[in-house]
Amino acid sequence: MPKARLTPASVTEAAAALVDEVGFDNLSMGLLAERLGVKTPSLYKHVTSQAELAHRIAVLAMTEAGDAIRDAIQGRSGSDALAAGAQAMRTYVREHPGRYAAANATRPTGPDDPFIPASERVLASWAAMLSGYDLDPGQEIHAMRTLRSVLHGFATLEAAGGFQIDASVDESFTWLINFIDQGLRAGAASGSDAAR
Amino acid sequence: MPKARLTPASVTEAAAALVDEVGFDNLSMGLLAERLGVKTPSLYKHVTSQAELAHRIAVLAMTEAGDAIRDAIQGRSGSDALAAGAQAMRTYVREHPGRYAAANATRPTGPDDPFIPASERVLASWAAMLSGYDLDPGQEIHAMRTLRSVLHGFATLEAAGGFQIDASVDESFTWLINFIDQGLRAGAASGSDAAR
DNA sequence: CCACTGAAGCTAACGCGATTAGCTAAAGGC
DNA sequence: GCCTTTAGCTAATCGCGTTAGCTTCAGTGG
Repeated sequence: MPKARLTPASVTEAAAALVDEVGFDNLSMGLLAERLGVKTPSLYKHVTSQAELAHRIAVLAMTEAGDAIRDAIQGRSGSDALAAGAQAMRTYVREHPGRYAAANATRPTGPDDPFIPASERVLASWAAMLSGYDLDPGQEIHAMRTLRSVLHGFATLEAAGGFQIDASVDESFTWLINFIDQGLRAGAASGSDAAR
Repeated sequence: MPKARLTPASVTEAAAALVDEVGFDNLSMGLLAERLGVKTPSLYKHVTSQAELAHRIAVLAMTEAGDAIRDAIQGRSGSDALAAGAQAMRTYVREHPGRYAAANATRPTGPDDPFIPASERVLASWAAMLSGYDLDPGQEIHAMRTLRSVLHGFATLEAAGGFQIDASVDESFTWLINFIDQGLRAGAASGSDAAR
């Protein structure tokens, strides 16, 4: 008696919600099926495997995160853009830890994997944001990687409960943003000794 | 016909080596048993479960990383200590990606988990290193978290193949270290506007 | 030197979660 | 109002972690 009316998209969305609740490595086809009011094998009518499902979640996550960051940066520049973009990313990871974990666990499956453009949109936002600090062109890639490293590192450490005293984590994050901002402005254009 | 002469320690060591080769999520009891020339169930004479094995790998990793960082910092201070410590950590992760992944996947199992002191030793090294920059006491925790975030973020992104152009990753890392060093020295003592 | 105990391996078997095969019936097009 | 398509179901397979119970070697005390 078909009534659930599932689609690949709805299954993916439900899986993403589930994964945010129970954690990425606790995702199971049985649990997801239960949530959807369906028996486990029925899911295979919409998804070819659990691995593919995880990959779909990853693409969804990267797309959503990209949108959030882009929206946050909209209309801002320099320090404001950095602060807004970084906060947007951190917020996304806090609200969707499972999706973010899925995104980190995935590797592009091929040259036409939609995960690739989704990732590139995120990078493009960071690049746009960095353009607000007129850095020496040769340093842009390093600044980009440094930025990605701190944000990714902070978000994952926080998600993993790596910071003991919860109280001041917000404060640490704004400190971190400010630290990066100062560094980027100090190293701007001049190609100062930051390129030792 | 007992001849393999395994011990919990030797099994853990072999598992750590295996995990560095095949990746943390590809660890399986069967694969490990094969490497040790033993049948799968025999491993349970030395290890209670795969989860416990993973946890042992994590403790080993944290201990080894802690030693490497401590040794690198030995006898250095300020910028030199930062550069040496950071490089030691990055090198450890590059050489032992599976162990590092195990360490990240683990949570302390209780108050007397040896993982806790092992982690603390790492933090203590970072703290010692940071003491070389006389920061305002109130900022130390933020600086520590920022430092952990960049290093962890860079290492995991690199391990995950997150940086496209391999060529300049070394350069990016030294740039990153220098960036942090500059920021720490700029924000030292004064409690400058880095604490806005 | 020999019987004895205990640990280390082994084979057989279970359980759970992912996946596949094949059946059934509702839904939408003609 | 038929007919094809397809979502969902039940039954069964497979792989892998884990448990049970047997067997044999290693070392010890007599």
